[in-house]
Amino acid sequence: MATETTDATPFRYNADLAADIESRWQDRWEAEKTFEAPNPAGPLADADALSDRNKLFVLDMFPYPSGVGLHVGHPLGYIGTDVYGRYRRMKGDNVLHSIGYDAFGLPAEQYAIDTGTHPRVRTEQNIANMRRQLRRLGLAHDQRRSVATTDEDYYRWTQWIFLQIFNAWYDAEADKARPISELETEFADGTREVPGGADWNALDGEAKAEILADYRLAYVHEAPVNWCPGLGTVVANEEVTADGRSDRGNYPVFKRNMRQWMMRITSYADRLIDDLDLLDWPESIKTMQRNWIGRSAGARVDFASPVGPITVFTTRPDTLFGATFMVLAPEHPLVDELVTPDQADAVAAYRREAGAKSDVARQVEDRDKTGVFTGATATNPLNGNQIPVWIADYVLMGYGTGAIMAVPSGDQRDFEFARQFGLPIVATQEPPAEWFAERDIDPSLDCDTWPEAFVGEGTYVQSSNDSLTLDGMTEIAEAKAATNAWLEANGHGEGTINYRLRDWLFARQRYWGEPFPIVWDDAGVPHAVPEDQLPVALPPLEDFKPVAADPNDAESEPDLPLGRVTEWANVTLDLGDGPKRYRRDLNVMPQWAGSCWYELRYLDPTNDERFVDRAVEEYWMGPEGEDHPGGVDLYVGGVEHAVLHLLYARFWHKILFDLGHLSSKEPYYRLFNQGYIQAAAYKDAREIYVEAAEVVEEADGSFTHNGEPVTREFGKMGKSLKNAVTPDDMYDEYGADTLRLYEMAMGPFDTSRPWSTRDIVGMYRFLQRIWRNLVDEDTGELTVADDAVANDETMRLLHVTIDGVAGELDNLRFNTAIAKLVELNNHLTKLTAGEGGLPRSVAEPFVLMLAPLVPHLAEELWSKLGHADSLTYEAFPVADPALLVEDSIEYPVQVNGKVRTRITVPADAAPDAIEALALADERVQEFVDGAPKKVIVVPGRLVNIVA
RNA sequence: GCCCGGGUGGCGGAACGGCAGACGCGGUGGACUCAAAAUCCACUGUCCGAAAGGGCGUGUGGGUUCGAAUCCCACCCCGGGCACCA
Repeated sequence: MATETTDATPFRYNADLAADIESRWQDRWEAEKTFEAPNPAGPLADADALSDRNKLFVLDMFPYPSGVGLHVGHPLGYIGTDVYGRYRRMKGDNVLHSIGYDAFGLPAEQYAIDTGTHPRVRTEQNIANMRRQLRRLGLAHDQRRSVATTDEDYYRWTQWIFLQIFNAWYDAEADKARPISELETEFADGTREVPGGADWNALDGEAKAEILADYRLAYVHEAPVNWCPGLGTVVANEEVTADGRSDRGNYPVFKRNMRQWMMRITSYADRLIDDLDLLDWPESIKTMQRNWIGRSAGARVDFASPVGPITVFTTRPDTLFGATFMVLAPEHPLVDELVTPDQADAVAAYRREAGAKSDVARQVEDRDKTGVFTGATATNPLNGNQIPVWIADYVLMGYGTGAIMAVPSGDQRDFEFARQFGLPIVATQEPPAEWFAERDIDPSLDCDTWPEAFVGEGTYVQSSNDSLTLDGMTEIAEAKAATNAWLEANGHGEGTINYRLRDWLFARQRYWGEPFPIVWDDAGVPHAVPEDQLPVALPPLEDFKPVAADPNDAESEPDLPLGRVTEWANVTLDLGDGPKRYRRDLNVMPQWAGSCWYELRYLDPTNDERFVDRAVEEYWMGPEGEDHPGGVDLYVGGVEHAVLHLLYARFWHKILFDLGHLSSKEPYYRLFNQGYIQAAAYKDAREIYVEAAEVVEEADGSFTHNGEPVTREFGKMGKSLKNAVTPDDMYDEYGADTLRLYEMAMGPFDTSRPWSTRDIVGMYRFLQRIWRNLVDEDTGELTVADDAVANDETMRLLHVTIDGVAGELDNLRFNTAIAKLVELNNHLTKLTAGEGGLPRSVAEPFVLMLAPLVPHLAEELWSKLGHADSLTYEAFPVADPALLVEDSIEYPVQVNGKVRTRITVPADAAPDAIEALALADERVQEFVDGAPKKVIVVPGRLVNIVA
């Protein structure tokens, strides 16, 4: 280990010297405010410093200050953004880079409960500890801009934004959010009809409030929600896993109706999908968001029934002639009216059964279709057929209208259901011959012979009535359009678009979150707390714990911790009509609230007039050109936030944009997902994890722990797998620069890879060799020769390296940038081995190229080279194009695609000359008998001779 | 089941359709040393060969091309997302 070696050389670059250099430079950067980025206006303004520099906003997904501290997997992204930010500073940009803390929410609260300390205290300790750990990495952050979501000065504005949303509605015609006051004006002056046809001015406050609630983008609604007794709170759809458990804590989650705060994110579904096209994001993340929103075009169709129309949504209106039955979700509100007396018992029993089944059970059971006939029939609007109406749990109340038309010939689920219950199956499309051939059956329109439904393009058959004929059509789009037109013309439905996305459940029944800036009056009408009374501070509360409910008790009731602070919960306010008593809303916001806008607060962290100054926002995030909606220039974080945070933040940003508070349509222009650092974990014979650090690799490649054989697997680094490696250990053994460099060198920035403490020594040696090439290890004196002239080969390699490294850093390819620097250094090592010092003309650009990656070491060398100032704003070296071209080029010569020899040719040789030289070569002659069939000369690349 | 990624030495990984394996780890040999560590130098895909050199090699099988890790088709395996979404 580095710290244990007894170095005879007192100035060798080792962990102790690195620690000394690193802490000195960290102190100096802090004292000199090196990384403070000037704003165009406000308290952080500095017009001179702004002049003629491009701005660059680099952002990391900010961390939860969790308290267990960092392991080496955490800072990977932060190091990457730091390297990029430092590089771009040297390229002349005004770089904004900072980091804040996402400190509200369940994890922080849960941790506080586990350790028995108040979340406020715990959170502050954790933030302090994380700041220390991150500072030790030498990240070039503007500390003035670091905010925590739990700061009152911060959540004051989170509450303000909430009120903006509460006091806004979505104008579908204008396709944007507008202030609710404008809607009231339109109702009052009659430009917009009041739903229900009432005279707005004649309505009382309560009635008005009720109508407005249907428009507000934040509203309280009785709806099926995900109740999680184990966490004592409801959670959002996005926070429920596929097997019906909570994302956090893995407790069972139950669907049940509750009155809850919702956000009307569905109003933005189209724009959230469409604007993805403007963003420079990984295609996979865009796809995940598109799928999550789940836009599908189709039609709404009304089926007449004895109790009125039953409306269904279908993506295949073109198959409507083949609808032979209908299926409603068991919870569908029309079921009670539809059911006939003789079927009442069966239907009631089925509904009971379906209701008792948790989501988990519904999914775990295999997919055998179940269902029961209601006894009622409905009318297929196209052919007038009476078709039976069933209920079945494969139809979900939460999607579409909770009812479907079943076309068993064209939908596999309907097909299975029809087979199960002997319902008719009628073909509306004739499958192509291959379809039958692949299934080894004779072509037939008799669906009884089909093994499954046919989904695809086929010729329409049996699809005509008096006024609509699809027969003979071959394209789905054409048939859909024709059907939709007919439905609309005949008043049976219309083309429509349906979304999988539901409104966002926005309240949590916990303590550690932003209180809602809402009070309730006696009539049950919510009122906004006036802006000048923000923040609504979270009251101190000793007993903040949620009441521990039985995690499996679906019927348990939420217990609101804020309700325990009675003197806080009940307030007297004057909202314009004299002082009155109100009851505060006792919910808190979900953790996502704070992370929906934090990047904006970095821009203007001390502003107490606005959440962000408009000019400041426009400078850092304004749109740039036609297809560039503005936003953060580079946003780096884990792929796990693909749909949650990234969707919610886009939604809030768009509302604020619509209301005129922002110039940018989108918060994050370019998104990059860094990979994860994984680590080997080891289990013993009892399947229990053992300390990975204590495992020994045996000569035969097997692994043992205390002599006992163990098995290896790879997983996320952390406590539970007992495989965490802390940055602190790496600082002690190698220093921060080595850790930074190793993390960047391990592999491409966007792929996950296993940590290997054994390999880190390679980068440590690299830094030692750099040091030795520039500094005398015995005296600590610089060995650089001021007037020495580098040979041609060295100058050429230097400039090729400059060119290469810049290109790699531009594209966040840190691993290959490092490889090029190692190559250069290996060459310099050979150079210095013979004669004396490295020429200054080589040493200086080399040190500058190293600076983004290993800033402490580079600063130290730069200073030894005689420069008084930090190199942070030194220009990154620029390659001399003249030195990038060689005088002569070595061409590999292939015969029939195999390299047989090499020839050296002047760089400016003509293809004919190269061909002649190649053919004249002795080795080539051995393989080529007589005249070659063909010769390919690729200038600058190679020669291939086809014999 | 559907939709995305990805399979290259002992390991992490490089390769605008143009010399496969850059760079690092590990390994082997050498120099220095009384010795060791550290450092420096050389070698290190695999098979045949004393060497020169040659054969084979990027998950599998086909194809396009003068030339394929790279492009196309089919399949296998691994990772991730979604999943009775009408």
